[in-house]
Amino acid sequence: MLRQTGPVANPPAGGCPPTTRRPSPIAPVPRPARATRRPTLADVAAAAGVSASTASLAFSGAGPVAVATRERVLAAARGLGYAGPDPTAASLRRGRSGVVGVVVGERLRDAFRDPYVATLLDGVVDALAGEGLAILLLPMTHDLSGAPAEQYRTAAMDAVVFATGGLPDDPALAVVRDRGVPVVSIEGPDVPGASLVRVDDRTGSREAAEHLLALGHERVAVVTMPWRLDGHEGALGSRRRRLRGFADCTARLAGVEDALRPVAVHECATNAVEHGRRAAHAVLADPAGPAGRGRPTAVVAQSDVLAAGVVQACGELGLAVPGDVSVVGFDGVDLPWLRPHALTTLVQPVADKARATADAVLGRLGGGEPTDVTLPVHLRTGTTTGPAPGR
Amino acid sequence: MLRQTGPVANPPAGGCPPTTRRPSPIAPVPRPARATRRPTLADVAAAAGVSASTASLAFSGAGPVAVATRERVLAAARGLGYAGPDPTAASLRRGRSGVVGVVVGERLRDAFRDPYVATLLDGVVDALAGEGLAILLLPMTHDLSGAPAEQYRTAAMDAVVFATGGLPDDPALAVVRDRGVPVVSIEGPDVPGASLVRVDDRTGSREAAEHLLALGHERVAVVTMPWRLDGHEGALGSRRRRLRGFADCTARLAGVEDALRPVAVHECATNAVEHGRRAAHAVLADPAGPAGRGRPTAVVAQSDVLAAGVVQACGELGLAVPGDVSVVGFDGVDLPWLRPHALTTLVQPVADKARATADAVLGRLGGGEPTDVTLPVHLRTGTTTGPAPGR
DNA sequence: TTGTACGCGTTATCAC
DNA sequence: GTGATAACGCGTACAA
Repeated sequence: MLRQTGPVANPPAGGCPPTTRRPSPIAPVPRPARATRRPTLADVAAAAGVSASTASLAFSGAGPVAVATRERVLAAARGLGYAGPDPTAASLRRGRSGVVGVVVGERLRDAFRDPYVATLLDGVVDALAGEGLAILLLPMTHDLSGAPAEQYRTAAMDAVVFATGGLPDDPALAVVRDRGVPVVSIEGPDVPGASLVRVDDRTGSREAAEHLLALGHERVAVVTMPWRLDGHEGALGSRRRRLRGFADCTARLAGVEDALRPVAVHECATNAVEHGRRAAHAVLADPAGPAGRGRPTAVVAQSDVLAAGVVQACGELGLAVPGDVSVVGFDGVDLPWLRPHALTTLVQPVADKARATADAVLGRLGGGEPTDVTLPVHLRTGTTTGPAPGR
Repeated sequence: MLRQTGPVANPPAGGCPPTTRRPSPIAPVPRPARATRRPTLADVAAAAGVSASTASLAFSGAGPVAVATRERVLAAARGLGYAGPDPTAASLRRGRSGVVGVVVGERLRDAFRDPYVATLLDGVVDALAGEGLAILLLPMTHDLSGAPAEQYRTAAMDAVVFATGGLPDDPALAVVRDRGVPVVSIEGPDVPGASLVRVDDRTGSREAAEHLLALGHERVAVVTMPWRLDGHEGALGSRRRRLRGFADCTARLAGVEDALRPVAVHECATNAVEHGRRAAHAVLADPAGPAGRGRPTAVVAQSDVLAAGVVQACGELGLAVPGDVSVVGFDGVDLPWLRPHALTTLVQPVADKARATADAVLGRLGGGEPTDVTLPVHLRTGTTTGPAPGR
């Protein structure tokens, strides 16, 4: 691969694929000859015949400058090809980078494909961008020795947001906290000193379970999001449940169990349609049911994405939804391709969640104490739940 | 919304929602009392009884340091709660921020939901992270006066990648180039001085069209991705085509027209399933066809996401795929929920594209000239294309 | 192997 | 409204 097939406009010499050994990209940049170095604010000031401080004010607008002076400075800048103050130097001086790190699930590929994540991230980015803050994307990682983890240590960040949950024992979290960087987490990790934004997962899930009970369902299976980040897939046993899981996953399961006793709890390795589908096959394929006490008549999935996979699997298994199996999701995202089905689901206020996250970040940046916000969810009844068979 | 409903572990005072007026988050951080300020490398050096330069070497490993000395330094650091060199100061000194800006389509929400984009981004992030480079997410924007656009001017970046295409006349592009920041673009903008990574859109699309011709199709409609970023939707007329469009969009259309003359060219406002669906309704609903010369028997969509929407619409219109209408996509992403259909599509080597992008970035960072790479695509025949009706 | 000296480019503070 | 000065915290020639 990487064949050059098309027209090559620029000198391809040394292009991709790269030569054997290249210097590290963050190696120091060679000191350029005096003649070619980029102009600095001091150069501009000199050219405009003002002091560096005045030139600085002309750009930042942080103090009074005569209009004529400012014009002169800007003109000088244009003349020298000066594109504005150096961000790094400004950051050093101000003590702020203007950057917020956002941690998202290990494989971006999977994380982004969840409309909930995409929408949430969109909202967070939007809100923070509106405040002049840029977003640094931090892939979640176990392995603190790898190069990617280096960023947790060495990237300039004013705050870090754990956007898709995190475990209290995440080593990356420790690194960030040791640096003294404020942490805001969405649905976890719930640790002292971190601001927390979440929805009422437990109550919502209980309502979903009660909805099914009211419809006469007695055999309910739960399909969960990943409990931890280790790729485990299959029945979620008590041994594993004793390990601390992701907060949302844990709370949603607890909510269901507040109302009923599931006949099966199946964990997915990833929050993806395909895994929901596989989970449903595991739980619904056998007419005798996973526990030998009959096939579940309802499935509570911990996300809409997983629920969609369950609905799809039902089609493949020849099970009618909701005639044979009722399906409930969580998130309330739009899944246009699920038509004509409309998922019964717990709608979270994603936009509010994003806004609350941005506010939490701004609060910490402003010197405020960590905050803790819980937003409500509500059950939206769609077409995927109905009376239990035979009722 | 934003009601505090759950338990509030931390002092909620002044939390979210925020009080009326907060200071800008990138305002200078108040000078802390001498006693509480975070320790610096100099402090650590003093505590360890070595010079600052030695302490620096102990952390960076950029020079020889006696093991015992290093231990002493690290111990002193631990004792002082020093978490490592300040990233901003290090960046200033090195002249490199270790950050690469990545520009993605205007609404992240939509962009991320395209599996092609998610996979591409995943690959780019992965490859760059492996080189110690972090990713700054830059939402594409028209409006250079808004706060989000400020980032193009003021964020510290060693390079910028336009990941989802860009227009040569994008003002944000101009800002970045004026700063002297190297640009790498994927499928455009194709401008002098920028490295370009793309696939052979035109040839691929021609092959798709030829595939349909070979199957006997005579009335072929094209459903395009957005031509420009202005939310336009509907027939892509010649007036609009005279405006410069996104490179991939333009090339894919040209490729089809190299082989045949479409009976309709319908532009979508966004590269989303829902818009593909709407486009298909517009083009296929009328049995007389959009041009009055009969309903198209095939649709070439410029992305798999759009193609999926077309397939869905066919179901809604009671048209069999491929019995009544054949559908071709572009990208070769997996769309598990499209089962039992398997899209006929042009498969792009997304992973190679990501790798090539990372290489292009590294090349520029290493002082290399801009490069230009074109990767091949290949037609993968699925179950959504078949002989034209009546053949 | 370690220390000295300097500069990276900017901005806050204060005096004028 | 403008200018001088002093950091911001660190990396790196170079000398010792």
